[in-house]
Amino acid sequence: MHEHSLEHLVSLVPIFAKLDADELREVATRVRPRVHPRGEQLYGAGDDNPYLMIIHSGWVKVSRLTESGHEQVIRVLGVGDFLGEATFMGGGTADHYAVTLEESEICSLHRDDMRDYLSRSPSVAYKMLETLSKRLGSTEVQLSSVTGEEAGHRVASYLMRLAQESKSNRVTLPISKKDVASYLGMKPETFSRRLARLEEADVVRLSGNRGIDILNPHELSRS
Amino acid sequence: MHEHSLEHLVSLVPIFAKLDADELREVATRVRPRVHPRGEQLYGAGDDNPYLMIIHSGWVKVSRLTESGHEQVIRVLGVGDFLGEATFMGGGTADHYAVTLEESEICSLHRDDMRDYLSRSPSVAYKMLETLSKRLGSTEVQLSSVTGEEAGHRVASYLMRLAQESKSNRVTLPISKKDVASYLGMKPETFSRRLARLEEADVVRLSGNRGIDILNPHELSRS
DNA sequence: CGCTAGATTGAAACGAGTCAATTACGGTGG
DNA sequence: CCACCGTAATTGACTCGTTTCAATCTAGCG
Repeated sequence: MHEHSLEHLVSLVPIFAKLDADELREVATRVRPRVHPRGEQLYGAGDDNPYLMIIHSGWVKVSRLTESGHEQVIRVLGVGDFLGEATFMGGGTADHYAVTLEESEICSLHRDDMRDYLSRSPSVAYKMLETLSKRLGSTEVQLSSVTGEEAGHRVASYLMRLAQESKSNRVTLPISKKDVASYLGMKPETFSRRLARLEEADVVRLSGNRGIDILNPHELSRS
Repeated sequence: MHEHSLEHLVSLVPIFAKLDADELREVATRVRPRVHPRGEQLYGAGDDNPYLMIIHSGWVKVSRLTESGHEQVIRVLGVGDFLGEATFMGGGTADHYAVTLEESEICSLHRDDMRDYLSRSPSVAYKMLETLSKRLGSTEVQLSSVTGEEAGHRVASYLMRLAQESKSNRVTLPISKKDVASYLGMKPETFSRRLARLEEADVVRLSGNRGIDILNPHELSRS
């Protein structure tokens, strides 16, 4: 790994996007890139993970265990996203799990270094604020959706969001149906039944385990 | 309102706590303090609220309307908390409602000024990051609790949290039971029934509309 | 002191969860 | 490259908790 390519990688990370050349170079020297195999747990509840992790490729699933022991998927992070910020912002140990969904290249930055950049470079802090604010907003939407809408509606909204993001009527679930179900706050059986009902009504067609064709977007939006 | 008292007020706000005397003075000149009567809507969904609002006294309820039109209480903010950050971090208009629960003194700071402090004073950005990170964490806990635990358990957890915060077995609901129910992701009827069941089992005693005595904390924690 | 929104209680309906039994993938190793 | 294995997905029947609807009752603010 050469300095140059590392700097380039760092410059692609949203929270470091506004740094000047000198700053980029410095961040690059502190960063430890690593390739993690599919299914590796980056950290878990109770761990004292001292790193801010930045995803350069791949996907990471963030989940949490409820008191009664059920897994709740919180979000899926992709290229450019970071994780692990809670541990050094709030102190203490992690209260959630982070697992790679496929082979992923991830850069780790020690919390001491990160604190340093945060106090010296306002743009980094500002970008992080933007991201956390956005995450908070979407988690709040998620919360009110889970309590206020019934399962069928949550499934429909989710599919429409996927379609919008991919700008296509053919969508691919980013995670297993079991995990999507958890993310949407329902059991896998319920998710499966809702999809089956939509397919029965010719609103969607399931292709393979992850693919879904949206045949009738208008009807889907009325669910 | 004299400069001095305003500066003092500002120095009490967590996110400005680390500013030096000069900076405090400057923030104080930009801040507009105002007393809001009980029940006033500070802003609502669709509003372009250009201010970061900081609570000096009183309580503010933050809620959201689900697509199907039900109110979902997101959180209650008290002295030292701020609100309105989403509008200038993410841009666009608010997607939630903020209403005072009682007469409250609130300082407003224009988003342009706030951006200015954020880019010049890393400690302010850092404090905000800490707060947002904490909020995100508790919203995530809330989310997994709503999907993973049954209503009785959520009620018990909530009462124990209140007791812990007040360091006492006599707690007072910060909001109406209807709003607590919404916050806990259930209907008012369900909340009422769960409380009645706890009272029936001599675990708590209800006194008035807002007061609850916890008679048997141990049994409560086993719910 | 009266009005109105909030709170309580009952009965009934329904949606989602649970349990259980197959079936279908997908990743691994031969 | 294919067969195998384990996990994920599907489907059915049943249970149960929460919601819904409705009828009071109550407390607090004006």
